[in-house]
Amino acid sequence: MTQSTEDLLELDQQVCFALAVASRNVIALYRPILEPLGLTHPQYLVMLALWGKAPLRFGEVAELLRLDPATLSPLVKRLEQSGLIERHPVEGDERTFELVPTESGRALREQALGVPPAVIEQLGMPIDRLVALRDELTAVIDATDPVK
Amino acid sequence: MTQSTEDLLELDQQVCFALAVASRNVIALYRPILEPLGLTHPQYLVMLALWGKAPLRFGEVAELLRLDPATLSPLVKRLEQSGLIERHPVEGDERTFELVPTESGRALREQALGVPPAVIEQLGMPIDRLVALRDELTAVIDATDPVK
DNA sequence: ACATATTCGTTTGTGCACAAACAAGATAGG
DNA sequence: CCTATCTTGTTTGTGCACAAACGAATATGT
Repeated sequence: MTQSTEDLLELDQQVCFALAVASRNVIALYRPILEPLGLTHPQYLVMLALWGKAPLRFGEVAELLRLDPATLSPLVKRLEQSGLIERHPVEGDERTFELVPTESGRALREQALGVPPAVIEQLGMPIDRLVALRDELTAVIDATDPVK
Repeated sequence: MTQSTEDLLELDQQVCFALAVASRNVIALYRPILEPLGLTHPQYLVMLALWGKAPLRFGEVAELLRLDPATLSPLVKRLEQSGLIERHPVEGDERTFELVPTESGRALREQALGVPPAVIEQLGMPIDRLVALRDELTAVIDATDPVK
């Protein structure tokens, strides 16, 4: 099946625009659900990482979440200020530090358990659609990841 | 095939995170390509809209690109300041205005023709993958679009 | 040991996303 | 009319994304 150059250009526009809109829309879906927890979506991702495994170094969190250190730095500061995490020195390297949830940070996990089901319900998409989407997104990320 | 609740929750995380990362990565792909044109990606989308059909009212552009007026307002101001577009009054409604590319805005279109092929090439993904992705993204947008 | 280079996080500046409050023009009801 | 309501874009404030410059600590090479 032959495909004209115009088709490709058109498709390209649609894919990139659709990607941006879908991303914003889904994050907007999280917003009212995360609001009672006092978290933004990026902050929620950091807490998820630390609930899964702590301590993590600053740089490890940045790499896991594909966040620029310049973005993560003030974000961490806000989570500290909210009393959800704290930083501890790393033995033998004064440049970096480890992050761990505080007591109230760990307590917040209980509330956070309700987040994913709420999002899934709001999305209302069949599971196979989500699986297909994840696979395509993974391909895009592999094709574009600046990390190698 | 049975699917546990944990799987669903896990999948949710993966989809939303992958969506955010893929969106940022693809926009980052555009960045060096758009840089010679002096455009950011959202600005490029506005120019695309106006190259396709002008004049367009402020509100029409906002709706087309799914941009909040509060986001579009300063963005338009920057495009005016770059001399790429200008606003014209609308007969019979003093609240709004129309946007049209200036002469140099129209001239920029020639350079912009090279953008999509460059992006496609950098992406290096087979077309059927892109088609599948677009279809899945469309489903997500339909499921989440706040505009009904 | 010491100079050089690299790693690591922070700071500053610009632009985008979004909520909330706002202001001015248009519309509808009485 | 003329007042209340709705539309439309702007402004302000917060947070995120990213580039560039920076400073401090560590690693490397000789």
